Amino acid sequence: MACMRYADVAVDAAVPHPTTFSYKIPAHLSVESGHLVWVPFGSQVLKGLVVGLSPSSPVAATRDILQVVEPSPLLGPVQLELGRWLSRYYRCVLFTALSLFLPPGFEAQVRSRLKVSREIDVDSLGLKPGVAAALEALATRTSQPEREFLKALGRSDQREVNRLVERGVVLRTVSLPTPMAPRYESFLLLRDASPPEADLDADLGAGLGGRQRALFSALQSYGEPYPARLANKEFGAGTAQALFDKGLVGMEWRRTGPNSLREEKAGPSFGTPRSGPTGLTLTPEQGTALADIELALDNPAHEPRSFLLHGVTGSGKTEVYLRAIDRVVRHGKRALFLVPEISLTPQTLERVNAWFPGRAALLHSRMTPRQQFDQWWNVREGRFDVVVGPRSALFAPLEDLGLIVIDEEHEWTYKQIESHPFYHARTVAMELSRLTGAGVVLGSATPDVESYYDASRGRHRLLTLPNRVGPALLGPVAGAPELPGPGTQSAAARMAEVQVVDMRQELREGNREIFSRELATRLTRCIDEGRQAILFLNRRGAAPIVQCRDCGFVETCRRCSVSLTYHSVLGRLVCHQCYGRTSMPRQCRRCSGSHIRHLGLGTQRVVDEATKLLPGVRIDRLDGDSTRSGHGLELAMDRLTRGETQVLVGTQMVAKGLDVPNVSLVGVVLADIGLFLPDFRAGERTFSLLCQVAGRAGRGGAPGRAIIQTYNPEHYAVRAAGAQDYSAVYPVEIESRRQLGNPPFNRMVHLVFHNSNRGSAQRQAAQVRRELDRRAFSKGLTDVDVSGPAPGVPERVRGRYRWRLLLRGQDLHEVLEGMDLPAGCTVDVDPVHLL
DNA sequence: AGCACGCCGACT
DNA sequence: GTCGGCGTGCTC
Repeated sequence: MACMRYADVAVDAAVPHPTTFSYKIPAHLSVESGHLVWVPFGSQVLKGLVVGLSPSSPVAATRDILQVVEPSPLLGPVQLELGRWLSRYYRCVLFTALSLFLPPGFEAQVRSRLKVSREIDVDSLGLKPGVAAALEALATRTSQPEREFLKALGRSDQREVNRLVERGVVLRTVSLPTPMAPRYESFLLLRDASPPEADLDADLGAGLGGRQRALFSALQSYGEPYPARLANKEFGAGTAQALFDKGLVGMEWRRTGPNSLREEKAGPSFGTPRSGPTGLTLTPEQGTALADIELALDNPAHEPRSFLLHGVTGSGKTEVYLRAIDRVVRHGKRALFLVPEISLTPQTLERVNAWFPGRAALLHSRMTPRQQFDQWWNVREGRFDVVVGPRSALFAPLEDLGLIVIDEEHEWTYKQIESHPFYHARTVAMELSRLTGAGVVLGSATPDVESYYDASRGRHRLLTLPNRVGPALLGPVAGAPELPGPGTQSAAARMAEVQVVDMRQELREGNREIFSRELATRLTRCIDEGRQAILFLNRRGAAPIVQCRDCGFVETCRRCSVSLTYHSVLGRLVCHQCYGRTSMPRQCRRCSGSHIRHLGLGTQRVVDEATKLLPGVRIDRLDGDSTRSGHGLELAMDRLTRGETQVLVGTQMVAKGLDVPNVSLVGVVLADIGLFLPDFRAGERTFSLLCQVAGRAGRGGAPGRAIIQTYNPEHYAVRAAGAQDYSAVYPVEIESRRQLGNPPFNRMVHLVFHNSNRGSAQRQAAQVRRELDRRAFSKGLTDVDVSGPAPGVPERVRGRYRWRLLLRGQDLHEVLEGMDLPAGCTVDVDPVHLL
């Protein structure tokens, strides 16, 4: 390798997405692919990831790599390959894609400090007053971080600072920060040569003090390396050292940090964890599903390597996952278990942990950076067989990957929407499977229509669990971390009864309240019986939809079948898919009624109405506003679990995590809000959400009831949800996708142009659109359809205007290839949210 | 992202 | 005449 004198480096800068830069490896550094390095880039010093080595450089002049950030390569060949794929597929800067794989704690930027170079006469330099003042302040101290000085300048004028540096008035010193380093701790361990406890007296007689004896027996019974810190605390300082000096025990330095999932949740504990495999008999369906998966796991050439496990709530999907993971682990491989949201899936975590005690690692964004960092290294050192986490767990440094499980695969949290790359965990998992040969199991009670379509086309093997299993197979009672006692009626043995209430009828019969008479009656009775209720309000993406209250009709786009939203600036209705506009109707197109209202309702309003209906009852509220800060979700869940809350009013979150046995009634205040989101996936989403919400009721022994209020009881998604029947929704949904040319029959790419200037954002979008049309035409791609530019909803977010383009077609990557987009343009490939 | 280069409006 | 606005293009 001596001839590899140049490194191909992906640099942490906003360069065109596939670009790498060639740097010379100085003789004193040892650099490999996957190393994180500091490199000079223009006038700055940036982080870069080495993606390849080469004996020569493609460019004449190269600069030297300055330093290796971490002595071992942080990325392996699979990661580099997957990162390259991510950058290509999601069109993001290569470094950004690769940085997904970096452990937390490596975000630090170069630190630069300034100081005044010599005795200076500030007044004589002819500076602007603000600069002069900042400089005076700088002169009074030894040095100051550049950022701070920049702030003191007022306008954050970097050029001003550089000018001062060039003139020699101030000196800049740059230091490369040391990244977070692993922490070590010493442990005591029994050695093979350590005598059995019984022989202690004989061997050493009086040589051993009482405290040393006690520590030694503690060690014997502990069974694994014992932290010396703990030994010294419990048995007195020096006890550990004394045992070591006598040669009775070994001592070893080990990296410390949060370890297994169990320790993470409960803190280190010395008890024996609850037993692993449940040893239960599978139902025939579970058995068949598992056998199919194992067939693929045992034979690397088996195709397809991915499975869609479609099983109703309580059909025992988790048991199948766990056994498949077990199989993989027995073959010496490792598994990833993805969950949509850690804090909403405590029961799943508990079961993984029970099966693989001490061998399952939890990756959680709520852990401190230090804990995340340590956990990353634990995983990398191969200390775990199973890694459980949200979508980002895909990037854990797991070797010998044999299986990826994606639980609740239809959940939209699997799509990253906050920052580039806007990846979907399912898509990435499939690519990772292609690279490593790992199997993939996607599981859901209400599969994503696109996954189901893929399965129907043979891309995944479809496995079905049509029946619920008996209580015994469900494992620990959800919501209660303890063991289910004998005879405990387990979670959701029975499905809740679902009832759809027609709100048009209520209106006709003179009830103008937000609660139907049925819901009001049931709610009162539920509380009287000492049970709890949840009122669910689907409010996500609250778009200004208008609906006829007489017949429930919502105006939709003729081209796209997407609900139209009211744009107050234009005073017209706009389609958010094709951006077509129509005037706001004065009367309903279907029934000629004139009760056309905005479709919208806040949780507070529901709380108020519930308070009126149930005076003196303790009502709690749980929505985005009340949980944005901190642990609001957990607190609200706790209050409900303890019975402090009698009625919980909430949005999305109440549909997912809550698992309280005493909740016997769930009311969906207005299903229409979700149904008519201006998104072609609205029907599918509402169905799956309503099914989940219904599943919240009656998880204890008592039969549960769910009441869905709607102005559109005949809508296919509502009817299917009422019957809890996926097969009633999929055919309708897929046919509509086919007719409208939506995914999975076409791909989509969403371009959003952000700019503080409204005109610029719009102009950029229009320019790019012209360029796209031109390219599609010249490449002969006749099926590419570009719509827009159209303003975002809302048009301005945090002072930045947003204008958008939506691309649809088969080969959108080809149209976009090699195109440079203006800065501030985000590219969302396979978008999940279109507002 | 930074930063330079470069080409047009309002100031000493 | 310059200072400085931000459009365009480059950074190994």
